[in-house]
Amino acid sequence: MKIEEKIISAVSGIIKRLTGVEPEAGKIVIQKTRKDFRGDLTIVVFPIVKLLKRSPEEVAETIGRALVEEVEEVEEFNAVKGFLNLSLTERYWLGFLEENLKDDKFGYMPAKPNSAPVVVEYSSPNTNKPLHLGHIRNNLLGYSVSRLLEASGKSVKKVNLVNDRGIHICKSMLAWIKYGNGETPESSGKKGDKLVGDYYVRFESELRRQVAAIMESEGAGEDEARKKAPLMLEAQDLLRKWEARDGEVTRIWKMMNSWVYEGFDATYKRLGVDFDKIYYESDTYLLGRDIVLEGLEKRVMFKKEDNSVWVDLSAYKLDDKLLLRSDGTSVYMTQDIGTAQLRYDDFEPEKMVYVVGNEQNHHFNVLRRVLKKLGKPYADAIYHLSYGMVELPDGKMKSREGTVVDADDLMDEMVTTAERITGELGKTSGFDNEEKKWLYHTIGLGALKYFILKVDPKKNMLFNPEESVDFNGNTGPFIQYTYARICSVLRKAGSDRLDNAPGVLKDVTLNEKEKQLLKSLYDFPETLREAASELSPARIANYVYELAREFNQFYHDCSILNEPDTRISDMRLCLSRLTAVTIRNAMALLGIDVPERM
RNA sequence: GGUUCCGUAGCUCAGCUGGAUAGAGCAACAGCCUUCUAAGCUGUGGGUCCCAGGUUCGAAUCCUGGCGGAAUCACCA
Repeated sequence: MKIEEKIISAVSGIIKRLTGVEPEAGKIVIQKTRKDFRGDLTIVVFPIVKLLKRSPEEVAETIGRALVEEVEEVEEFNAVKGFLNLSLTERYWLGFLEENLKDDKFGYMPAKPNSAPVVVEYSSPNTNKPLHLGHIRNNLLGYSVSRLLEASGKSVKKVNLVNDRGIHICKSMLAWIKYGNGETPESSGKKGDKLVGDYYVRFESELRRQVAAIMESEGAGEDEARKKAPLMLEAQDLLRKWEARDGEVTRIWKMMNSWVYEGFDATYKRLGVDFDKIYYESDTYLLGRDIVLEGLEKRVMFKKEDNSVWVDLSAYKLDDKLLLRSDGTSVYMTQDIGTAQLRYDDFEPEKMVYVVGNEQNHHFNVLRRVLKKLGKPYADAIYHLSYGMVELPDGKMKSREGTVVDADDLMDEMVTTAERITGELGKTSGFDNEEKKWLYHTIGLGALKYFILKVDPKKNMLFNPEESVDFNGNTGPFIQYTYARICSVLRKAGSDRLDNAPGVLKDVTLNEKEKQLLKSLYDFPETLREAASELSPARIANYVYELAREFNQFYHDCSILNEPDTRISDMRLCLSRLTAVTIRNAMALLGIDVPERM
């Protein structure tokens, strides 16, 4: 039993003894003692003052005295106003340190066997454009949330849903056919996703030219001109051919998609994310259509005169939603219905997490309602992890204005910055080229990941390029640096000494800094539990930053290896070691590596 | 207009299911390397927690109403 629970139940017993009534659950509030007061845990007595019919001071005094008597871990208490501060024994704290010292997975819960998995969908790119900063937030969140769930004992399936069909794909195909002269990634040396993206841009610019010409010559409006533009008509024609499985069109589609996937894979690999299964919209939209038609038969959906199929959501104060166009083709929602079904069939998950931007809140509301109306058992298992947009100092990213921050370019810049700063500090003597390369990558990506993940997912965030390459203060490299520092000390101590060090923990005392650090370490498992239940990597990021700060203060104030009293020195080694493990484990939850030297 | 989310120091962000005097980083200024990695540590200044009511012993946190910002309400995805 955790000490907090033990104390709560003891307090509950004390109150029952005094009043004859057991206090209701939740009445007894226990929390960490604020740093400026003496003590480790604090019981807020206000909620129970009424039960005892005495002043807060008297209640605190009475309960405090009884707790010292009854709970062996409680050593002493002090009461300030309505707050009962309890100090736990040194033995308790040192016991905690000793128990967890050998645990490489400190903080992680063991996997629960045979439990239904959680499916986490993230990334979900379109195959006509390279990945950008917005995708980076998505990928980092999805990956980290998966790690978080795994570390809390769940089995997790990471899935990616690739949007590989539709008119936008046809646009880049068409441009390539018309203007490409057979260009390939090999012939041009371009990354596959970039090459295809270039043709999408080319399509748009050619189209704009045609639209302008039509508006000029016919005096048409822009919308009308777009519909009439030959390129647009050709693209639609291509889409029809694709849906009819035209041989040549399918061949080009497959070829261009394979280029894109090669490019994406390179980006994913560098970003350090991966998937257990990849779904393709081209495989799921037909299933979605079948489900909708089935719903039509069951009269859950209805058909309009023009043959389009809709669902009535007025009961939920939502507008009617189109599910099949009048020509029988599918829309995004239809496809997502199919994907949800497929995913359920594949994994029978307890929960399906969708990491998708908050611009699609409405979409997921509707999806859940539609599935519910269809009587799908997994409707309530759907959870939309809705995250905010990434904005730049001068506003939003707009592809038209060329303000989109490309994922590959951004990673390049972070790594280059890491190399520059590392070079300035001159700490890589003895590193070979391979090690240097790994270090720059680790620091650069660490900075980027931490910068993005430390912000509460649901909030919009500002990506300031200048701040993102600052490696001081509340940053990934600061935490990595703290880890490297500890490793340096542990290396100097040597493994023999580390193995024997825990032997002293029975008879040493802790100073304030040591105890503060130990208490921070104690918080990790609980923080992880909360972060997992809230699906919030930010909780971990903020925790590990706090821990690193705590360690640096300790490191500054307390000499570890130069401490003359070897028992104290050994105890500090133990503290340092558990801190290193905790930093490493916490950072791993964010998908961030930690270097042993930097 | 309807719905949802956000509003905390000059800037970027924390603040856990309501709890003690609201915290970090950046930026500014002042200190600390002959001693375990100074990507560090310490100090100073900086706040009507958007506003107004309400609930409560207690509200940045919960409720209501404003104000400001964002997203969304497509036979786009």
